[in-house]
Amino acid sequence: MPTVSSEELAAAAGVNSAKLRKDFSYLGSYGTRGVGYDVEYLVYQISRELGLTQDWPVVIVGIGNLGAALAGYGGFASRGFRVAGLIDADRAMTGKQVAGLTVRHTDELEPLIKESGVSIGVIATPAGAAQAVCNRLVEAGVTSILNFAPTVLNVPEGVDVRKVDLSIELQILAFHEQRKAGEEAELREAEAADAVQGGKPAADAAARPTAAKKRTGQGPDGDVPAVMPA
Amino acid sequence: MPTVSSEELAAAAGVNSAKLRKDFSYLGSYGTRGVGYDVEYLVYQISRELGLTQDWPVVIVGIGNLGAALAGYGGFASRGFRVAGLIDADRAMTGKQVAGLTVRHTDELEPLIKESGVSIGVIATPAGAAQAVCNRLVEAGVTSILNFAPTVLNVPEGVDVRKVDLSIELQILAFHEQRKAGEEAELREAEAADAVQGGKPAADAAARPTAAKKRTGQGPDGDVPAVMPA
DNA sequence: CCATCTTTGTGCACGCGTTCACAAAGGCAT
DNA sequence: ATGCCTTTGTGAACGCGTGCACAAAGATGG
Repeated sequence: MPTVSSEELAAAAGVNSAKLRKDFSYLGSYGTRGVGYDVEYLVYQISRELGLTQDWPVVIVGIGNLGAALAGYGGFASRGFRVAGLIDADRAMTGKQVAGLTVRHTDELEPLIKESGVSIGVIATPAGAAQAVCNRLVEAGVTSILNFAPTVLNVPEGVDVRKVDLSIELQILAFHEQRKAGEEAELREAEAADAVQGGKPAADAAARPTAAKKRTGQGPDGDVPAVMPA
Repeated sequence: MPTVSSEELAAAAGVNSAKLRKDFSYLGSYGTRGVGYDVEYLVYQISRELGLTQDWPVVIVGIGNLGAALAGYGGFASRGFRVAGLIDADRAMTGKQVAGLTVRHTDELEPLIKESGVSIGVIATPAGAAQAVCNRLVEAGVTSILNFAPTVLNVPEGVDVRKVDLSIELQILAFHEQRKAGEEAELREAEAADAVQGGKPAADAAARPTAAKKRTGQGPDGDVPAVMPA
């Protein structure tokens, strides 16, 4: 398949084709009218725009379970990331092999960063150590930090930080789970009510999943969550 | 501090106070005019709405580095998540202690889910095993899945899946990093150009970080990324 | 008990992103 | 070469979320 139309791509991605074309137009990927986009050229353009064609040396600090998992994560290499070094404060870890690399002691952090030209650092330390590590990374010239420690990091202007909280995703699932349970309960309620007053039960109840509930002052406790844009 | 105003909270969170009030109004948390919101009551209401007051038993499948890291993650307990069990397909892992729990074999997946009333499953297996695990989880009654494996999972209607790709966050950092580098280069370019034609250099150049570049047909390759809403 | 002050809750307007719809453009068959 | 068909690129309209601004409500002090 040498070319694709925006329509095909949009269908595959589950988005609107116009939006897709407009997005492509931002990066100037000229398609051919009447034909579509040249797949190979398109892939290359997007890869370049996203920085996938560049080599990004990365340093991972804190080689516990999470650090080790990250070091061995397959998805990095294919996206242009190269683990330039693993750093841990624990002397017992130093020298060990993890994912084919030797763990080095914190003392070697700065030289490692400078030698390898690292501009992205990953923090997988306990919360207590994160800020100190962060400071050292920034001081050594790192300008982007991916933080897995459950702390908010303070950084100077010009440094990007992204925080990954593994429990937030679970949180979101739980929220929807609760919502599901709540709606079912509400639906049963509504059915019961409809049955009493002889309304059309199932179809009607299913048709208004978020409608009900208008802030009845009573029952502030055990009731179902109010309607809220998720 | 028994109460807070929306203004204080908004400042702390770095958002607009009106938006914050409007958001609160969705869940019906009535504040008191002239005073603010009762902190304790507010915390309780938000916790309840988010499902933090409920107990969410969770099963983790695939106890490699990542699975182990998740099992030991401190942030779970405080948010109402309880690791009900650890499952691994490798007989060599079975019976081992990880984060205070005994790893159980895949055979025990279904009984575990049913006994503990698990409705949320976490997949931390290699990509190849993920879909099979997913199917078994769904079959056993799990309705929410957090997927760390680098695969897209197919699930029936009514089951929520969230995919966590650890490299995507790095990707985003790299993208901005590239952008930074590009802008600096562009800025230097602009300064040079201004110097030649005697314009006011620094202030002007800094004032239009995204303005330049208007799709000059030439130089499709080595040039700086086009302007694009991040 | 009334006046004043603070802070909430919300109608309204603005702005941005998405979607629609269509003219322009290129391919392809006749 | 000409006309038709397909698909792009984009101007315009729509919808939604955010921010502004103010009236209503409660507290507080005289």
